[in-house]
Amino acid sequence: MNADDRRELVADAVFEVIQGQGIAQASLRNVASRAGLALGSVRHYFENQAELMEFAFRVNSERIHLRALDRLEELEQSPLPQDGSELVAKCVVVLEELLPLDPQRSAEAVVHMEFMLAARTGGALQDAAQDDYRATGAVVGRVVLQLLESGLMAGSPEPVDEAERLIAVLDGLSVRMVLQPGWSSAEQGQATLRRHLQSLLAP
Amino acid sequence: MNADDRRELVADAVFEVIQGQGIAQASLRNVASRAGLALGSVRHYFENQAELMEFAFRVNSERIHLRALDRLEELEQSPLPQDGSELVAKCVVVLEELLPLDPQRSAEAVVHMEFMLAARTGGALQDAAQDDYRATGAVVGRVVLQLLESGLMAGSPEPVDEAERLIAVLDGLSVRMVLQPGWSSAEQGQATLRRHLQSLLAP
DNA sequence: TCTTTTTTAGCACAGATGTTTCATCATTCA
DNA sequence: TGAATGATGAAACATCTGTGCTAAAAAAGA
Repeated sequence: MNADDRRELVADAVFEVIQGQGIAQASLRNVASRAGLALGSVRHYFENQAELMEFAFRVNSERIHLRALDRLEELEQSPLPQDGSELVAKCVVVLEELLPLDPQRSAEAVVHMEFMLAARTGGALQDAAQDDYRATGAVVGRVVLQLLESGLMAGSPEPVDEAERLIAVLDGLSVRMVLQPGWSSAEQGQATLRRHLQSLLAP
Repeated sequence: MNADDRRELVADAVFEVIQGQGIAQASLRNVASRAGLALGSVRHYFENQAELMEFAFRVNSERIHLRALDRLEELEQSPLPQDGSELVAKCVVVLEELLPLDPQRSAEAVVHMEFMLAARTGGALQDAAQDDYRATGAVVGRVVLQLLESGLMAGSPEPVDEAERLIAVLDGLSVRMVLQPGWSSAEQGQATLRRHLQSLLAP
């Protein structure tokens, strides 16, 4: 087995520990135990804990954004529908990759939030957080651009401002769906996102 | 000095440690040191760390929501403006209490996020998180109700759905303003909130 | 086969944490 | 004044953490 694959395997163990017990419990010993490895083995692939955490952070971010980028290219390379509802539906497909709509994406969202919060005070994680922000901004920005180019967008809104608001909606929905799944179901989240996009289009 | 005041003083030390070093560093010793007390003193007011954390969580939540509720009652007891912009301005005054627009509210928002995330896996904090959700929902719900009663609200939206979307906007803005203050300034956050409320009203 | 490199495993140390226990000082009240 | 209660301080314990170090085991290459 490749060494890089081994590192991703350890990162997966990090995700499982974080999802189940929070990032505070993601110690080298707990991660190693979860991965079925010895402490020495994990330390053989990662110089120290900071390196492991930053690596896991970047792996998680990339998984989310690569999936969204795939959907985005499908959107950009297909003809823009002139019907509002169809356009919304196509944009929703992209943005839904950023929402915790199933167990897998929910786990990713939890890990993402824990890392983002940890990056606020944790030095090495801050660079990774910056990259994550840029990636999210790029995806959402390009979706807004598609809406704009369709000519269906309402009024004369500043695209940057609408992207900002859309990112806020996405982040807020993620937070609520992750922290209060009982109050904010997947269906509710989807519906709210769709309604928001619909409200951006002219009546 | 009263015993309850002493407990709030310790809670303030908890907030300072969380804001500066994250909740992971909010140990009894760090908190005691920050409060200028001995470890034994802190333990004299709180049976164990879990009790201290839950107490601090509730104090933080109440400070935020009590402030917002004060503004809310001012709104509800004043005549509803028939002008859209004035109505938006009055609602913004209430909801801005939930956004990290100055250092004090920013600190509260950081602490709030850290506790909410910790409550996901931490048993004793979950009840406090539930109460926090209810309180936020009540404030936002009553603001939406005011918008509805003004008769200026656009279309025939389900109030509950719009409240859900508004909460998402507020949560998302808080997250971004706290974690990336360089990219999301206080002015931007205010503007985004105002723009969102404006979009809820008929054209 | 022997040799080299990779991987796994284990021990030990220093530091931090929650908690228990006990002792000292201060304040209040009778 | 004396006693009782509140508050503070410190020592010790068991546990967990990251990390340094060493050595065995396994795999790969010559």
